[in-house]
Amino acid sequence: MELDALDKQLVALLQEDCKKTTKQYADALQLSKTAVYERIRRLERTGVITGYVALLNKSKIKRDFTVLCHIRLVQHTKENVLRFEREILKLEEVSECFHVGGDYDYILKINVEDMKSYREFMITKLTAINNIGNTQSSFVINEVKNSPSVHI
Amino acid sequence: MELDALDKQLVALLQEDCKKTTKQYADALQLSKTAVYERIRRLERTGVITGYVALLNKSKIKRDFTVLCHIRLVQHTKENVLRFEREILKLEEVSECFHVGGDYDYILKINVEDMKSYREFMITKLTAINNIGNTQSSFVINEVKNSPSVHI
DNA sequence: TTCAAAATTAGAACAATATTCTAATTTTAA
DNA sequence: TTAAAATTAGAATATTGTTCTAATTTTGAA
Repeated sequence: MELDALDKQLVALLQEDCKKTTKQYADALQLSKTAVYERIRRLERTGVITGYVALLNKSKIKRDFTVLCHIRLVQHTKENVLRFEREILKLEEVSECFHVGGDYDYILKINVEDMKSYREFMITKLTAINNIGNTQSSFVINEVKNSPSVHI
Repeated sequence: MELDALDKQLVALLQEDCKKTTKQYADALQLSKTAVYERIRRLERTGVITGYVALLNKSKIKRDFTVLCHIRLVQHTKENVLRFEREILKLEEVSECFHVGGDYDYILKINVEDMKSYREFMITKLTAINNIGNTQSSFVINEVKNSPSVHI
């Protein structure tokens, strides 16, 4: 699917705030609300927009201790890789997990309440997973930018 | 603000999908729609919920080349740190940027179209920033998990 | 370039949902 | 134990989403 300039503007607006009324987007794009309504439906139907979610203030829910954890596996067989990823998906503390090239195999973003609960998480959940070689935890001092949206 | 069990359930639902009707959340929580409506308003007013956004399929908009870039600064004076962060905030390719402790000073998540555009980004934008010592790019082979939501 | 088919759009009509209101119930704290 | 405050349910209303029809624009083949 090809996105024209209006689609891109619309998607940018929806990435900022998806709870405005159709009329508000219509005014911003100088279109009728039907036009905007149909464009949004098409973006959803074609899979450009995958969903709509609420964003939380992590400090208000006691999850503002963030760690970027680098992991090296011992063995890199297909089986081991798939099993590791399956285990990671079960861990609710892990909000992001990327298989990467370079010095380490995986980089994870972990959100917990504090250092104490991070230690608990490491001991009882993360390093309990088989085949983990070693880990390196980078503790977040400051979130300069943390947005789920991407430029379009 | 204290969140009771119903608030937590509600927030969990809103992090999955914020576009259901009040009645749908009400049914899930076994409450009236007014009760749910007021709870959501309170979560917004007290800053637990910071906003509502659309999520995109990055491959559909040609931004599915993801790199986690590690950066070391030359000098760590307050001025240099603040200037660096100010420059990073201007770069639309950077969706996340964390100041971390450990081997490197910053870890960035960068979303572009392909390797070619990543090279272009590095040369013309990133390393154009003053005071960057060295960088290490970890190219994402697979997104195991990538969610803006946090467990509650 | 021309023209017919397909897609998109505007505006009106309608349906569904959000929002407000009142009263009842529950919770809180003295 | 009890009065004040907060929360809730259900009804009434306002707003917005959705559908419909016709007009306009875009697209692609001749």
